[in-house]
Amino acid sequence: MSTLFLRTLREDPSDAEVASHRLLVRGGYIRRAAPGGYTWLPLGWIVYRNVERIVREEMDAAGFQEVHFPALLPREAYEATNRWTEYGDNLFRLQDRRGNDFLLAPTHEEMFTLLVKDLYSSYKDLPLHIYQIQTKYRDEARPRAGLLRGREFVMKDSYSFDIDDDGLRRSYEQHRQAYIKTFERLKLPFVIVSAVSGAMGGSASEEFLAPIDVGEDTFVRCTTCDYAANTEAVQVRPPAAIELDGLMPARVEDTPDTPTIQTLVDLMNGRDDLRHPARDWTAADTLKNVVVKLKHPDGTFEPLAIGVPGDREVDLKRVEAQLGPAEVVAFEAEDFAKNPALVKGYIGPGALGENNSTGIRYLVDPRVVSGSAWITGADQPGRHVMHLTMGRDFTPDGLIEAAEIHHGDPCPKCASALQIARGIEIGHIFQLGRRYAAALGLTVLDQNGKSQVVTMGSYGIGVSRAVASIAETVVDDKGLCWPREISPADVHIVITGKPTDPTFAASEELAASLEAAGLRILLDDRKGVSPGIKFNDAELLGVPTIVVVGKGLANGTIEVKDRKSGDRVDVAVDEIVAHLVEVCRS
RNA sequence: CGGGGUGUAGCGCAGCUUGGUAGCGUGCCACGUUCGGGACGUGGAGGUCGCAGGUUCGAAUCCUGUCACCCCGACCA
Repeated sequence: MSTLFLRTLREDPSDAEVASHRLLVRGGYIRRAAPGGYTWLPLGWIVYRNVERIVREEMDAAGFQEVHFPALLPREAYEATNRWTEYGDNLFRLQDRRGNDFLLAPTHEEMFTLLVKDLYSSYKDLPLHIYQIQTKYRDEARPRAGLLRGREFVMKDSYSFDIDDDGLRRSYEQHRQAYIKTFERLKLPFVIVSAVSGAMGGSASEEFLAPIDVGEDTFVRCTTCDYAANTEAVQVRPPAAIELDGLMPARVEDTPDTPTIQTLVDLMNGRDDLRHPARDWTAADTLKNVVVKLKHPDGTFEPLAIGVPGDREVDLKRVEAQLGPAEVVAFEAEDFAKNPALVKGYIGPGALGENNSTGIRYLVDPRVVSGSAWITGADQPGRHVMHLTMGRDFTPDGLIEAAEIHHGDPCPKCASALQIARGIEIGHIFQLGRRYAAALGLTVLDQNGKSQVVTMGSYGIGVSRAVASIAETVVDDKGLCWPREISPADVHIVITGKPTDPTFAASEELAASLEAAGLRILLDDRKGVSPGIKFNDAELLGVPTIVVVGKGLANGTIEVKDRKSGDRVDVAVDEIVAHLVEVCRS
């Protein structure tokens, strides 16, 4: 370490909030170089390459073949799939000296598809699995949390090519298994959740989430069965439809000063003419209607109304996940001004839907089933309508999973309670289907000599993000604690005593012997650095085994300390090499 | 996109209200002492005060713009 390009920091960097970011910077693993861009320092680069190596080995072991594309790509290919537009502001665009458009690739579906089209034309060549480990660029609105969300990051992306749907399912399953092995080897805890496909398109997709609170994804897990899903992808269980015969007729009531659900419920429970015959009204008896605007990739706006039970908020991420690539933006005062039929605070189904006065598309939560009756806005200030019944008094234009998911909501599969947690997306696997192959004309001849569009899968692992995710899972109050296969070294040797003490010579000899035995050594041979600093740095850096050569040497012993447990043992000098080899192997 | 906060030496910060030779701690360099849990003494190096304009005899400080970072919010009927 006396010559290692490393400087640890005594204090936390002020711009780092999350543990991995703080400790990777403090430990001299990374330095911020640009908004959302980080430089890897020697120890960090060793860690990074260890993670990359594991990913590569697992991909190779699964029989996938590695290729490598440029990150700088011409606009053309992305035009064919419309992603030049759909990717929106997140795409880094640039021009060459002649004014031709280029982009820094956020992912490489198009290029892989074109490459296969270039070389293959027969079903006999399929299935094919190819991958690359590449730097990706996404112009994130808000890079954050160090390596967890950068604008430049490394992703392993694979693509599978099959002649038919069964083949795609097999390829998908192969990747899924390879990912399970990869994350197990990386010692990253993960949950596989159902997901939505977003800008990537395609049908089935699952995410690998590391369950960590600083993660940006929210997912649900069933407390009883194996159901798990990103909240964006949860499909609620709708109640059974109710017979329309004999239901109360709708009636409009004056409900002055009830701009919110709570004031409305309170007013109705407090008035004899409005009270529920058997119980109190609750927010869940109301239907609230939220108006938003969809911003389409071509820049046009479309108003959209969403109806959800009044005890739930609209979860914009869920809405966006289903309506992508359109973005959801706020419906503003000027939009209300343009639509006088929308009475803020008292919007009801009467004004909504394509057959009604505003013509605004109206989608409702699946809980709004035929025959369900609601208290909702009457489209006049200070008035609400009760017993407004779905399928009799109003008909929306469709359903949407828009309501936020609550802790304890019923599992769609088994109806037990769901629990909500946060996670970091470390992998995502998609059955893309034929979207890209069709757009780019990737076809092969089948057994009958007929041209068939190839079906594809795409599969990603965030390699640089995995480094940060692993760091997140191994921190304690002293610093990091790497899994051995990822650690920058197997053994961190701390020398105490004066530079002239025998501890120095003995340590160098020990380091040489251990290296000869195949172990990776980090030797803290800094002179004139006090022992306290060396101990603290060793704990900060997080090499799994710390060896202290010091006082004990006079009695023929060397201390071996396990970074994670803190357990220490004194080992005789003549047994130390064998002991450490044993420790590092197990 | 909106609101708030911050930007001064590698790192953590003060100075700004009330304009007048840029400071503290830590880290770094030299020498000496110390040497198992962030030692001590003496002497030193290191900063276009985020950037660009403006006001002024004079700007880290006042004004305008801009960039970056951190936090919160984004529809609440």
